Amino acid sequence: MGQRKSGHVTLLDVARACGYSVSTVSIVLSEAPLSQNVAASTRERIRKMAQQLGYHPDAYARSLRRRRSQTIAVLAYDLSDPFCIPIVRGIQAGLQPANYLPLLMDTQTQRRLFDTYLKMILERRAEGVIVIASWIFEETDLLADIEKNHVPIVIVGRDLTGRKISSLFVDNEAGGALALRHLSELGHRKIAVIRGPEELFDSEPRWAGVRRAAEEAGIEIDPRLVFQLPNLTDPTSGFEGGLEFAKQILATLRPFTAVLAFDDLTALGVVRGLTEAGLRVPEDCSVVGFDDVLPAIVATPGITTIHQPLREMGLLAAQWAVQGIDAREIGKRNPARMHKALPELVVRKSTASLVSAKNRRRNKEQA
Amino acid sequence: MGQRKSGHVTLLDVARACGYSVSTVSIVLSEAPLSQNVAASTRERIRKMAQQLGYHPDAYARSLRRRRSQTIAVLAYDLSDPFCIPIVRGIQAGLQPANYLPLLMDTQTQRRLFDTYLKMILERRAEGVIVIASWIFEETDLLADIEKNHVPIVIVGRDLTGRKISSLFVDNEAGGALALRHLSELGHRKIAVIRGPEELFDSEPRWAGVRRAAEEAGIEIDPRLVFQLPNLTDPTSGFEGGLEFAKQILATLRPFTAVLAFDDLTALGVVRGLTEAGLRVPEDCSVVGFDDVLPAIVATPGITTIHQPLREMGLLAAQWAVQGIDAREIGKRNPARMHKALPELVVRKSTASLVSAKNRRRNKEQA
DNA sequence: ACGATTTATTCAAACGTTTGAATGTTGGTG
DNA sequence: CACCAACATTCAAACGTTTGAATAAATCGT
Repeated sequence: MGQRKSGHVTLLDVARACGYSVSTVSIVLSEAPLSQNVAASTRERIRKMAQQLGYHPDAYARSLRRRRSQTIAVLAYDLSDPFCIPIVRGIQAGLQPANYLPLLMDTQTQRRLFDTYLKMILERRAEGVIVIASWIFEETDLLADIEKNHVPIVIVGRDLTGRKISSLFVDNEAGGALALRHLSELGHRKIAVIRGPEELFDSEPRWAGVRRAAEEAGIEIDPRLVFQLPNLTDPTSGFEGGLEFAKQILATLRPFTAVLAFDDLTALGVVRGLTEAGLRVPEDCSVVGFDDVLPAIVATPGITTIHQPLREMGLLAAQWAVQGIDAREIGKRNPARMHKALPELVVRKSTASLVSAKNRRRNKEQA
Repeated sequence: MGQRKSGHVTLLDVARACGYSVSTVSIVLSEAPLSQNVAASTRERIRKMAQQLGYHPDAYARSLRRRRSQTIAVLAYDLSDPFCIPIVRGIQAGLQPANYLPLLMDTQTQRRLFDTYLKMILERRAEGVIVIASWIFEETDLLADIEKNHVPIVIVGRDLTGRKISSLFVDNEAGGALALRHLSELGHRKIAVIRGPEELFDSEPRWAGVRRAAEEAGIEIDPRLVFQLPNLTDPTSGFEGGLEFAKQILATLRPFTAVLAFDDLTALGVVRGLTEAGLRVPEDCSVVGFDDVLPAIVATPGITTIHQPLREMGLLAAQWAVQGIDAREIGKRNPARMHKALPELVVRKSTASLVSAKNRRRNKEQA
């Protein structure tokens, strides 16, 4: 007895053990509306027996019959990027109360894996898909297959409302402006800027924000102090890029008192490069990042940066996905939505006022 | 036509569309052994039609019938701990070729979530479970339910071979010894040690290794220089702990030239604390960490640390899990295995030779 | 020309649930 | 006492696959 061939206890096992039919047992254990009509004593007995036998409903059988998988796929471009984690956390928080299981998939920025997972999403009948964006999606409309099945899609980190996909992303323009304004308020005027890789959608608006704020502050950005990050392969390549930048710009002997880096990892690379050249942050040069990820927080000096409300974005994304499913369920149209999140300046120790910086001599010697 | 009620194309749709029976279509598309007997022209036709209709086999129906979910649950104690990521990556790499889908679950160090996920593992009929350990498992044998169903379990980060569970973990004793030996070889003798939280299994052996190496090197560890990290709640609490430590020990005015921290985040906290007190790392004080996580790599100075081969451990864990499933399939016993991974010293810039340290005066002034 | 083998395809049952409809009990009402 | 409702439980079909067994047709050896 006990152990059936499948190795799992089924409704039939429970039914036999307590002398009721499979139907009754199912009705009781799944708390179907009909269970109101089942005698309290019966319910009790069935529940106890199920517990005792260690019954757990088979999600596959259930999903097959109910035609609901209670699953939402979360497609992250790279889990090793600390950027992804708070978003994932937010998504989890949003899915939990609605009782959906997040099917967390890490494409590792590999196109091959992306395709594999896309297939799995279809096969596993995910009811919704949340995509944490990356350049992988640039060229392609890989998601078309999924849309065809009327599965709601939400993308975070990029604006795809143009393609009628609900999108959440930070206001990069505002963020870039915040960063520059902070530096200008500290008195910096010779500001070097590291622009993001071309394939990243954040790069352009961020740069636009920087330019706008510079203009507003009456600061002219010397094009010879503007660098461009190469297309990145993994999250740490931002660090390499920042390091490389520092070496190159110091070699030109061109004077500057602050660096506005594309993201936190880049900023950390810059700090490393400057430090190795004997400069101090922030005394000799201020550095500001973007994103507010863990490494920027625990580094010394802590990196002044532009915080993105990632967790909140993830939470909202999850809620949208659930609402999208609900809407479809009752046959309602669910138009693409958009949320542009407000970035916030977080001041730490990697930036300092130009006038109060104790030692500007060093920088001058270099220049 | 086309769109059936479930909203997904089924075998029946394909069968009707090309005039064969469901069986034939199934045999062809699932590449069953019988498909050899199917005329090449038929195969061709069916495949084309399936492609055209956008058919994707329903994983639920398939799993139900085959009694295989092709799924392995990965239970991580906290995805926001950079420690977890390389392990997860390794697991993914190990599962990919065997064609299992990792069901990635993040308990966020919450007991409640842990229970929820455990239930889901059972319901979703995961064929194996890989646990990335934490103190959550301390008290309990929550996994008993899973073992009861003869689902192979592998745990990484802790030795549970005593409970007949396959385990992979780093040789903490050796790692602790490596760290201390490094410092002693640099000439340090007054070494402060930050021990891990009591609830963490790594803490004790690591400390034992430190003591052994100290003895071998003829160094006496001043008990007044030994601190104990409180039980942590989230990954960043290590950082707070290190910071707190630095403040406290500097207040005692007791002299020391190096700090051996429990892990990298703690080390980063120490660096912050020392720096804020006006000390320089490594000139005034060396700091060594443990784990070799991203923040330690990109900080400046880079943290000298003990590297754990996390990716390799994850890979092996995945392979063990798959082998465990295979063994069960053919009715073979699968005894618990154990792998103690070798840690490696990674020298960066947070440690320096005592004699070459340019400026010991500062430290003396403090002491 | 006939049974035996090979080749090509289909039948039908099963996997473990859920659920609309049906059945069998009560007890109460006209 | 026949009829109806409310209550308690069960039947049986369905969800979309897979697969051992069955069927049908063609090929072959004798």
